[in-house]
Amino acid sequence: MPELPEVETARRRAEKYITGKGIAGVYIARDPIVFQGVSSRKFAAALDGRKILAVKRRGKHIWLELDERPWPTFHFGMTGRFHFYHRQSERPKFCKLELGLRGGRRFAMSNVRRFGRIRLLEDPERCPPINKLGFDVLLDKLDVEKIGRILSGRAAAIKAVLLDQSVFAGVGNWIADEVLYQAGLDPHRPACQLSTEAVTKICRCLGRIVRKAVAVDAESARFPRSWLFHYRWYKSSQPTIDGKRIEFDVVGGRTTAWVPRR
DNA sequence: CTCAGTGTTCAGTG
DNA sequence: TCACTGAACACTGA
Repeated sequence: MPELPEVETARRRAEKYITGKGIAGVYIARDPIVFQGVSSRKFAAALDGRKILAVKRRGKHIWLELDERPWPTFHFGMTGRFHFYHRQSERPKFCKLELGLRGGRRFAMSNVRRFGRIRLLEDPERCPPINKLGFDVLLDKLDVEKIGRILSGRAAAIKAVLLDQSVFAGVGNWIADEVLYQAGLDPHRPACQLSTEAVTKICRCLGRIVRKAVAVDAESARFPRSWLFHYRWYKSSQPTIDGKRIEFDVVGGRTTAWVPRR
Protein backbone atom coordinates (compact mmCIF):
# COMPACT_ATOMS: atom_id res chain seq x y z
CA MET A 1 0.00 0.00 0.00
CA PRO A 2 2.36 2.53 1.27
CA GLU A 3 4.17 5.40 -0.50
CA LEU A 4 3.04 8.98 -0.34
CA PRO A 5 0.21 8.74 -2.93
CA GLU A 6 -1.24 5.59 -1.37
CA VAL A 7 -1.00 7.06 2.11
CA GLU A 8 -2.55 10.37 1.04
CA THR A 9 -5.39 8.48 -0.65
CA ALA A 10 -5.99 6.52 2.54
CA ARG A 11 -5.95 9.78 4.49
CA ARG A 12 -8.57 11.34 2.22
CA ARG A 13 -10.83 8.32 2.47
CA ALA A 14 -10.50 8.31 6.25
CA GLU A 15 -11.11 12.05 6.40
CA LYS A 16 -14.33 11.66 4.48
CA TYR A 17 -15.53 8.68 6.47
CA ILE A 18 -14.62 9.46 10.09
CA THR A 19 -14.16 13.22 10.57
CA GLY A 20 -16.59 14.64 13.11
CA LYS A 21 -17.57 11.20 14.41
CA GLY A 22 -17.50 10.11 18.05
CA ILE A 23 -15.68 6.94 19.00
CA ALA A 24 -17.81 4.38 20.79
CA GLY A 25 -16.06 1.06 21.19
CA VAL A 26 -12.41 0.27 20.49
CA TYR A 27 -10.84 -3.05 19.50
CA ILE A 28 -7.08 -3.36 19.91
CA ALA A 29 -5.30 -6.53 18.80
CA ARG A 30 -2.72 -8.06 21.10
CA ASP A 31 0.40 -7.29 19.07
CA PRO A 32 3.39 -5.89 20.95
CA ILE A 33 5.26 -5.36 17.68
CA VAL A 34 2.76 -3.11 15.93
CA PHE A 35 1.87 -1.30 19.16
CA GLN A 36 5.47 -1.22 20.40
CA GLY A 37 4.49 -2.57 23.78
CA VAL A 38 1.87 0.08 24.61
CA SER A 39 -0.88 -1.85 26.37
CA SER A 40 -4.23 -2.31 24.68
CA ARG A 41 -5.89 -0.92 27.81
CA LYS A 42 -3.98 2.32 27.56
CA PHE A 43 -4.80 2.57 23.88
CA ALA A 44 -8.48 1.90 24.26
CA ALA A 45 -8.73 4.32 27.19
CA ALA A 46 -7.14 7.11 25.15
CA LEU A 47 -9.55 6.63 22.23
CA ASP A 48 -12.90 5.56 23.62
CA GLY A 49 -15.45 8.36 23.89
CA ARG A 50 -13.27 10.85 22.00
CA LYS A 51 -14.35 12.81 18.95
CA ILE A 52 -12.35 12.76 15.70
CA LEU A 53 -11.66 16.32 14.57
CA ALA A 54 -9.33 15.74 11.62
CA VAL A 55 -7.11 13.25 9.78
CA LYS A 56 -3.60 14.51 9.06
CA ARG A 57 -0.59 13.20 7.16
CA ARG A 58 3.09 13.88 6.79
CA GLY A 59 5.32 11.62 4.71
CA LYS A 60 4.02 8.09 5.16
CA HIS A 61 2.54 8.81 8.61
CA ILE A 62 -1.14 9.49 9.35
CA TRP A 63 -2.64 10.60 12.64
CA LEU A 64 -6.10 11.37 13.97
CA GLU A 65 -6.67 14.67 15.73
CA LEU A 66 -9.01 13.99 18.64
CA ASP A 67 -10.72 16.38 21.04
CA GLU A 68 -8.21 15.24 23.67
CA ARG A 69 -4.59 14.14 23.47
CA PRO A 70 -2.75 11.84 22.98
CA TRP A 71 -3.53 11.02 19.36
CA PRO A 72 -3.25 7.72 17.47
CA THR A 73 -0.58 7.77 14.79
CA PHE A 74 -0.32 5.21 12.00
CA HIS A 75 2.45 3.96 9.75
CA PHE A 76 1.51 1.27 7.21
CA GLY A 77 4.86 -0.45 6.82
CA MET A 78 4.69 -2.65 3.71
CA THR A 79 1.20 -4.05 4.11
CA GLY A 80 -0.87 -1.72 6.29
CA ARG A 81 -4.38 -0.72 5.10
CA PHE A 82 -7.38 1.20 6.33
CA HIS A 83 -10.83 -0.35 6.11
CA PHE A 84 -14.27 1.25 6.28
CA TYR A 85 -17.39 -0.80 6.93
CA HIS A 86 -20.44 -1.22 9.15
CA ARG A 87 -20.64 -4.66 10.74
CA GLN A 88 -18.20 -6.23 13.12
CA SER A 89 -18.41 -9.37 10.99
CA GLU A 90 -16.61 -7.43 8.25
CA ARG A 91 -13.57 -6.85 10.46
CA PRO A 92 -10.57 -7.57 8.20
CA LYS A 93 -8.03 -10.32 8.71
CA PHE A 94 -4.95 -9.10 10.56
CA CYS A 95 -6.98 -6.24 12.02
CA LYS A 96 -4.83 -4.37 14.54
CA LEU A 97 -7.24 -1.62 15.56
CA GLU A 98 -10.93 -1.06 15.00
CA LEU A 99 -12.90 2.00 16.06
CA GLY A 100 -16.66 1.82 16.41
CA LEU A 101 -18.14 5.19 15.44
CA ARG A 102 -21.39 6.76 16.62
CA GLY A 103 -23.94 6.23 13.88
CA GLY A 104 -22.81 2.67 13.17
CA ARG A 105 -19.71 3.01 11.03
CA ARG A 106 -16.47 1.19 11.71
CA PHE A 107 -12.92 2.13 10.86
CA ALA A 108 -9.96 -0.25 11.05
CA MET A 109 -6.33 -0.69 10.25
CA SER A 110 -5.00 -4.12 9.27
CA ASN A 111 -1.38 -5.10 8.89
CA VAL A 112 -0.45 -8.54 7.57
CA ARG A 113 3.31 -8.33 7.78
CA ARG A 114 3.55 -6.39 11.04
CA PHE A 115 6.06 -3.84 9.77
CA GLY A 116 3.45 -1.17 10.43
CA ARG A 117 3.23 0.83 13.66
CA ILE A 118 0.40 2.34 15.65
CA ARG A 119 1.59 4.84 18.25
CA LEU A 120 -0.01 7.09 20.81
CA LEU A 121 1.65 10.53 20.68
CA GLU A 122 0.93 13.79 22.51
CA ASP A 123 1.83 15.91 19.49
CA PRO A 124 2.62 13.73 16.46
CA GLU A 125 4.02 16.55 14.34
CA ARG A 126 6.50 17.53 17.02
CA CYS A 127 7.49 14.01 18.12
CA PRO A 128 9.81 11.55 16.47
CA PRO A 129 9.58 10.05 13.94
CA ILE A 130 7.44 12.71 12.25
CA ASN A 131 9.47 15.74 13.35
CA LYS A 132 12.52 14.17 11.69
CA LEU A 133 10.93 14.08 8.24
CA GLY A 134 12.18 16.17 5.34
CA PHE A 135 10.29 17.76 2.44
CA ASP A 136 6.81 16.42 1.78
CA VAL A 137 5.98 17.03 -1.87
CA LEU A 138 2.32 17.83 -1.19
CA LEU A 139 2.74 19.87 1.99
CA ASP A 140 5.95 21.78 1.33
CA LYS A 141 7.29 23.83 -1.50
CA LEU A 142 10.30 22.00 -2.92
CA ASP A 143 13.11 24.50 -2.51
CA VAL A 144 15.56 23.47 -5.23
CA GLU A 145 18.40 25.47 -3.72
CA LYS A 146 18.01 23.98 -0.29
CA ILE A 147 17.67 20.48 -1.70
CA GLY A 148 20.74 21.04 -3.87
CA ARG A 149 22.69 21.96 -0.77
CA ILE A 150 21.54 18.84 1.05
CA LEU A 151 22.40 16.60 -1.91
CA SER A 152 25.83 18.20 -2.31
CA GLY A 153 26.72 16.89 1.15
CA ARG A 154 25.75 13.32 0.39
CA ALA A 155 28.14 10.87 -1.26
CA ALA A 156 25.60 8.04 -1.40
CA ALA A 157 23.81 7.07 -4.61
CA ILE A 158 20.96 9.47 -5.46
CA LYS A 159 18.55 6.52 -5.28
CA ALA A 160 19.53 5.95 -1.64
CA VAL A 161 19.13 9.64 -0.79
CA LEU A 162 15.69 9.76 -2.45
CA LEU A 163 14.65 7.00 -0.06
CA ASP A 164 15.92 8.94 2.97
CA GLN A 165 12.77 10.11 4.78
CA SER A 166 14.67 12.92 6.50
CA VAL A 167 15.28 14.42 3.04
CA PHE A 168 12.25 13.42 0.95
CA ALA A 169 9.36 12.38 3.20
CA GLY A 170 7.00 9.92 1.58
CA VAL A 171 9.24 8.74 -1.25
CA GLY A 172 9.50 4.95 -1.48
CA ASN A 173 11.04 2.44 -3.82
CA TRP A 174 8.83 2.77 -6.86
CA ILE A 175 8.62 6.57 -6.71
CA ALA A 176 12.40 6.89 -6.43
CA ASP A 177 12.90 4.70 -9.50
CA GLU A 178 10.13 6.50 -11.41
CA VAL A 179 11.64 9.91 -10.66
CA LEU A 180 15.12 8.87 -11.80
CA TYR A 181 13.75 7.20 -14.93
CA GLN A 182 11.70 10.24 -15.91
CA ALA A 183 14.56 12.59 -15.07
CA GLY A 184 16.92 10.45 -17.15
CA LEU A 185 19.37 9.94 -14.30
CA ASP A 186 21.44 6.94 -13.26
CA PRO A 187 20.37 5.78 -9.77
CA HIS A 188 23.99 4.94 -8.90
CA ARG A 189 25.15 8.55 -9.37
CA PRO A 190 26.49 10.02 -6.13
CA ALA A 191 24.04 12.69 -5.01
CA CYS A 192 26.86 15.20 -4.53
CA GLN A 193 27.79 14.99 -8.21
CA LEU A 194 24.43 16.09 -9.56
CA SER A 195 24.25 19.34 -11.50
CA THR A 196 21.80 22.07 -10.54
CA GLU A 197 19.91 21.13 -13.67
CA ALA A 198 19.65 17.51 -12.52
CA VAL A 199 18.43 18.56 -9.08
CA THR A 200 15.81 20.78 -10.68
CA LYS A 201 14.68 17.88 -12.84
CA ILE A 202 14.40 15.59 -9.82
CA CYS A 203 12.21 18.10 -7.97
CA ARG A 204 9.98 18.63 -11.00
CA CYS A 205 9.56 14.94 -11.75
CA LEU A 206 8.90 14.14 -8.10
CA GLY A 207 6.15 16.73 -7.89
CA ARG A 208 4.57 15.65 -11.16
CA ILE A 209 4.62 11.94 -10.35
CA VAL A 210 3.19 12.28 -6.85
CA ARG A 211 0.47 14.73 -7.92
CA LYS A 212 -0.58 12.53 -10.82
CA ALA A 213 -0.65 9.40 -8.65
CA VAL A 214 -2.80 11.18 -6.07
CA ALA A 215 -5.09 12.56 -8.79
CA VAL A 216 -5.95 8.98 -9.81
CA ASP A 217 -6.43 7.89 -6.19
CA ALA A 218 -3.15 5.95 -6.29
CA GLU A 219 -4.78 3.33 -8.55
CA SER A 220 -1.76 2.09 -10.43
CA ALA A 221 -3.84 0.87 -13.38
CA ARG A 222 -4.62 4.55 -14.05
CA PHE A 223 -0.99 5.70 -13.96
CA PRO A 224 0.16 6.90 -17.40
CA ARG A 225 1.22 4.06 -19.69
CA SER A 226 4.57 5.77 -20.18
CA TRP A 227 5.60 5.24 -16.55
CA LEU A 228 8.32 2.74 -15.73
CA PHE A 229 5.97 1.55 -12.97
CA HIS A 230 4.04 -0.70 -15.36
CA TYR A 231 7.09 -2.53 -16.64
CA ARG A 232 9.20 -3.03 -13.54
CA TRP A 233 7.52 -6.02 -11.96
CA TYR A 234 8.43 -8.71 -14.48
CA LYS A 235 12.02 -8.91 -13.42
CA SER A 236 12.58 -12.45 -14.61
CA SER A 237 11.34 -11.85 -18.15
CA GLN A 238 13.91 -9.22 -19.19
CA PRO A 239 11.38 -6.42 -19.56
CA THR A 240 11.86 -3.47 -21.89
CA ILE A 241 10.37 -0.01 -22.03
CA ASP A 242 10.34 2.00 -25.20
CA GLY A 243 12.56 -0.69 -26.75
CA LYS A 244 15.21 -0.33 -24.03
CA ARG A 245 16.23 -3.03 -21.55
CA ILE A 246 15.30 -2.44 -17.93
CA GLU A 247 18.18 -3.24 -15.59
CA PHE A 248 17.80 -4.45 -12.02
CA ASP A 249 20.42 -3.66 -9.38
CA VAL A 250 20.43 -3.34 -5.64
CA VAL A 251 21.02 0.33 -4.80
CA GLY A 252 20.55 1.77 -1.33
CA GLY A 253 19.67 -1.72 -0.20
CA ARG A 254 16.61 -1.94 -2.45
CA THR A 255 15.86 -3.50 -5.80
CA THR A 256 16.22 -0.74 -8.35
CA ALA A 257 14.75 -0.80 -11.84
CA TRP A 258 16.50 1.57 -14.22
CA VAL A 259 17.17 2.13 -17.89
CA PRO A 260 20.74 2.86 -19.00
CA ARG A 261 20.81 5.83 -21.37
CA ARG A 262 21.07 4.99 -25.11
C1' DC B 1 11.03 -25.22 -0.66
C1' DT B 2 13.10 -20.81 -1.46
C1' DC B 3 13.15 -16.14 -2.14
C1' DA B 4 11.82 -11.40 -2.82
C1' DG B 5 9.10 -7.56 -1.32
C1' DT B 6 5.39 -0.24 -2.37
C1' DG B 7 9.60 -0.03 4.80
C1' DT B 8 12.15 1.35 9.04
C1' DT B 9 15.60 0.87 12.50
C1' DC B 10 19.67 -0.34 14.70
C1' DA B 11 24.43 -2.04 15.20
C1' DG B 12 28.82 -1.64 13.36
C1' DT B 13 32.31 0.74 10.58
C1' DG B 14 34.99 4.48 8.80
C1' DT C 1 28.74 13.21 15.34
C1' DC C 2 27.87 12.03 10.75
C1' DA C 3 27.36 9.17 6.58
C1' DC C 4 26.82 4.82 5.14
C1' DT C 5 25.99 -0.40 4.84
C1' DG C 6 23.83 -4.50 5.88
C1' DA C 7 21.03 -7.20 8.71
C1' DA C 8 16.92 -7.81 11.26
C1' DC C 9 12.10 -7.56 11.72
C1' DA C 10 7.46 -10.98 9.98
C1' DC C 11 4.76 -13.07 6.71
C1' DT C 12 2.70 -14.10 2.14
C1' DG C 13 2.65 -15.47 -2.44
C1' DA C 14 5.15 -16.44 -6.72
